[in-house]
Amino acid sequence: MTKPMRILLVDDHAVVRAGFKTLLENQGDMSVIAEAESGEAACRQFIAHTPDVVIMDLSMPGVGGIEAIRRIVSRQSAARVLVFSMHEDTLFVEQALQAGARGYIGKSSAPVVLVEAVRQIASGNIYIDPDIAQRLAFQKTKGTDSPFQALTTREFEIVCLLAEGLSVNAIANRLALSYKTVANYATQIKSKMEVSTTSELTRLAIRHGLVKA
Amino acid sequence: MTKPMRILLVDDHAVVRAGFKTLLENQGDMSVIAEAESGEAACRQFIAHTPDVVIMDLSMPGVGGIEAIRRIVSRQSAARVLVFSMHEDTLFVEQALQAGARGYIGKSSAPVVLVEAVRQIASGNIYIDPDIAQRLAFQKTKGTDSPFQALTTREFEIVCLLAEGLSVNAIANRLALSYKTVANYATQIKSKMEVSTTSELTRLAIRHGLVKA
DNA sequence: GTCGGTGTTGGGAAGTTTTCCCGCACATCA
DNA sequence: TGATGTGCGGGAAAACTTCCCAACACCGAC
Repeated sequence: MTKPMRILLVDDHAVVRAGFKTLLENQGDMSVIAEAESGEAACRQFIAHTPDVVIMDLSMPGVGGIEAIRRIVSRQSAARVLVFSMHEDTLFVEQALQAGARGYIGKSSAPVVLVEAVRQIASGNIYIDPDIAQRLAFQKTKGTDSPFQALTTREFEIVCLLAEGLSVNAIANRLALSYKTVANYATQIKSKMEVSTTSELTRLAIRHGLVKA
Repeated sequence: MTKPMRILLVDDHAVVRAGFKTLLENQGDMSVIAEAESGEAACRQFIAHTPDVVIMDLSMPGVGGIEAIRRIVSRQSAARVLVFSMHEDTLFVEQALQAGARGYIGKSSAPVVLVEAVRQIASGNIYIDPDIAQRLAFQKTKGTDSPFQALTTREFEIVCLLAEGLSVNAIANRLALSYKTVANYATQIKSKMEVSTTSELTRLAIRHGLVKA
């Protein structure tokens, strides 16, 4: 028997970590050698142990998972990070991959997919949940960092005000535009951002720092 | 050896379910006899198996966890439901307990707490994560001022979905309510929260931890 | 037991917003 | 000198919001 894969498990969920650990170690050739429950701790543990694979949750307190990946990869560009995330939003997938993750699986992935992903990534490959990869490829026309970069100046201005909670009418008033114009912009923005409600747009804007919550 | 506890596991995360199942069955006296990944499925499985304990995630697609608890408890008031939730916000705890849950543990609970909680609830007790219970008690004494506390159960449920970015129509569909009902709730909620746009409502919900950005 | 309060569910009607499609102006750029 | 992108907004239909009302269930109070 070859020596087992050495895994660093990062998730702020203590119970989830315990479950994963049991699941992985039942495979026989995988060993969780360290755990962390924050991005900062993940970096420290990575440096201390240089694991074969890092399994990382994205949504964590403090510096999030994305930033943790970025730090780890910048220190050791060969690092193999597999993201296991609650959100299957392609925005997160893009961000994670751009930060240097080698794999991404989501909440609805089958358990066997986790194990498979770990194996693939351990052997140097990239593994993205097939469903997610498909959606990503489908709505991938051109790679921009922030989806808001695709907006024109006026659109950007309006999306900020919308996300601040202003009504279309209030915006029209403030910008001295016809409400029709603003309404049309709002529609166009949602279309570009691939969301259907103002609420989604607001959350997107908050995630990208256009406005604060 | 007495016969093992029969557990129904409800979570939309296939991987998390697998981890929990392994963890629980390693205890020796616990057996996961059924799983479900939606509120509707949870109800069906409950009726089919009448498990000793239900372990339920709150945030699920379809009719959410709260509604699932309500349905299960209304059918079988002795049902023993343990909530395992991502949100540790006391608002969710209150809502879950009000819906009929017998226990609540959160994301940062120690693994041993899950097992302990299952045991306590199986023997008819109520178990709330000590940390959470303490915060809950503390908040109770000094009367908190979260504006969302003024909402009824249904209103709370709907405001969460609205803030998640669902349209009124999608919510009506998910909760099997008339479009009109949800629209009326939405209006009433905005009035109670003293906001005029869905965007403001979303930000308020994010600030208070009902949903994440 | 009856009463009133509250929560849940939804219809009707009127008003507002959103969406889709279109046109015009104006600048830039090839 | 057109082609293109951006800003602006009208028209009409669809969708949504709002306000007002009503029915029903449930629960605690008298």
